[in-house]
Amino acid sequence: MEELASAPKNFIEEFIEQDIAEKGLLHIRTRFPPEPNGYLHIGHAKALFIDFSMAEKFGGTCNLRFDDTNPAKEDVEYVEAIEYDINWLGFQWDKLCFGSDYFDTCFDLAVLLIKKGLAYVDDLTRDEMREYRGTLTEPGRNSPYRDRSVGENLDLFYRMRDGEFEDGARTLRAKIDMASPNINMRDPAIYRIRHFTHHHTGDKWCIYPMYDFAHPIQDAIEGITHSLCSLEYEAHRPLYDWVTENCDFPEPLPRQIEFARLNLTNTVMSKRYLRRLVEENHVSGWDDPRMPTLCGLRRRGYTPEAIRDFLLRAGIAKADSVVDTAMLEHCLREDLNARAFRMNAILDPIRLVVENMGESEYHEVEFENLPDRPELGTRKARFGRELYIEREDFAIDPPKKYFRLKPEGEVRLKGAYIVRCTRYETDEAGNVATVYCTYDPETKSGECERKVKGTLHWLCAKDAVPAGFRLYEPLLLDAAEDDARDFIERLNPDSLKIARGFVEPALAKATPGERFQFIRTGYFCADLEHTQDAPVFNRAVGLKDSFRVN
RNA sequence: UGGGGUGUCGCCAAGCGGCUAAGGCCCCGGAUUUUGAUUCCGGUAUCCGCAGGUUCGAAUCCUGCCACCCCAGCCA
Repeated sequence: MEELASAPKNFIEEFIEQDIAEKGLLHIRTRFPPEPNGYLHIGHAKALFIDFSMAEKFGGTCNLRFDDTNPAKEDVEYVEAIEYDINWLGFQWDKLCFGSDYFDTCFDLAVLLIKKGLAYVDDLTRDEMREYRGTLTEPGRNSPYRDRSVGENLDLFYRMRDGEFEDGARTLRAKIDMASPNINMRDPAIYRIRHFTHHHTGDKWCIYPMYDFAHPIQDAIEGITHSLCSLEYEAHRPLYDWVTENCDFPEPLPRQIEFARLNLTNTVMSKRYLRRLVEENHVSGWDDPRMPTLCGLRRRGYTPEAIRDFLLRAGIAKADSVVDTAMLEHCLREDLNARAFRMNAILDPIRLVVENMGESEYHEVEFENLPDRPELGTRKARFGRELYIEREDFAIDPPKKYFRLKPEGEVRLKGAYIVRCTRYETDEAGNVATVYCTYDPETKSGECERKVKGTLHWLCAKDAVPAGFRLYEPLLLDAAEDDARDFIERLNPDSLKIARGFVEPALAKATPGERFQFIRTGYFCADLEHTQDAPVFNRAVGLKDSFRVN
């Protein structure tokens, strides 16, 4: 990642450098451990960006490990999608692993802890266990089953494994300290009974290790040197260390380092909320272009490069933060500005008739595909009597500093001629239907010294292809500081607008996923549903626009 | 009220006792422009949660306080 070299050093890099110096680490190994229970979103992208780029930065490797210790919540459905998204972002994992690959070792280590007198089988019910745990300010009490003999614990644990007990009947708990000020250390459950078919191990097991027990073991087995995760696991670090130490893993033990997760303005980032949006049909699916999921951003038109650049700029730190979506948009514009072909599309058309041209008179004009890179060629188009221009580019009664077309006014039609508005017609409703103008043959593009203030994009009616456009606004409206409403109440009713207009002929043949800049209207991406018969374009992001009507 | 964290410009974020507190986003000027885009110049914290203290000197060290986040799943 040469992109990381230019960034200032973050605290994780400093820790890793320190560990390399102090522990003599030869190979840095990280892991990205998603639970396969949903689609990846840009918050996950931050996590995996950190995991992969830290490894790469130090010449190490990063494993992809599906954290599948809870069969009730997970599904293979998501495994492939997650792999796809990671590759799409441009990262390659070293080993592909499943937490469930280590169930045998987890079991053996649980037995080891029992033998060491560091784990016991508890018969307390869920409610009793909560009661015994104490509260934030009061210490917990020991379970009456805490002092069972090693033999009895072993016998019970084997029988748990063999399916003798119902779900919830017993748990295996680490014997640590019920009076610990850190609640996570008050004899946490490390194994629970769950008669459930696992998507990876089938019916081999009916007991499954808890995250707090399984994760450090998985890390240690894979030789992970740095286990990077988000802030909420900070209080679990003592338990993480307790497990690796008491399970007798050799040095160097993996080190857990926590960072703040990503939040973006005007959207939600938790799987729970995103799932609601999908299930309650507020969006069309996980890949709705308004979603912060990677599949959604992809469909919207985001490039992996823009997302990585954004993550780099947003930085890595421990302070809770909400990054302005404007930063994400900026990164996309910057990327697409450098490579998206400039094309013509009219989102909301009105007719423009060039009165001093004949019905079948056409002039050939030329457009650059990408002005800064002439080597990428040009396209030809026809300029004729009947054209389309953008409805908002004509005003009967223009505001101050309106550079567009107005009665008696002049503008250049980009790539063609300067035209002067002569008159206009409205329909019954009073809306402008047709604008009339005359063109000045002496002002052909590239052969004319005369300047006018405004330049409009246009399409030749004869050649224009009907197309649909999806224009997006933020999914959520801003919340007031004391806004206690459910986030659904803050959904932006105008987050999606459909427009029907025209595009130039070449765009009908665009392939879904292809991105363009539509001159003066923004960056667009041919949608999944785009076909030659029904071209559909999603606006990824608009152009910056300093024109404002006051 | 227990434990663990965090507080530097509207939003991110550098800064690790010593030049006038990086940079990016946003915003505002101005130049160039056949995209009101791009590009290009220029501007925007005498101040670092607050209050004391140490020091020749502190955002950086110490003390106290305040605010916010996380933890009481047999979720991850």
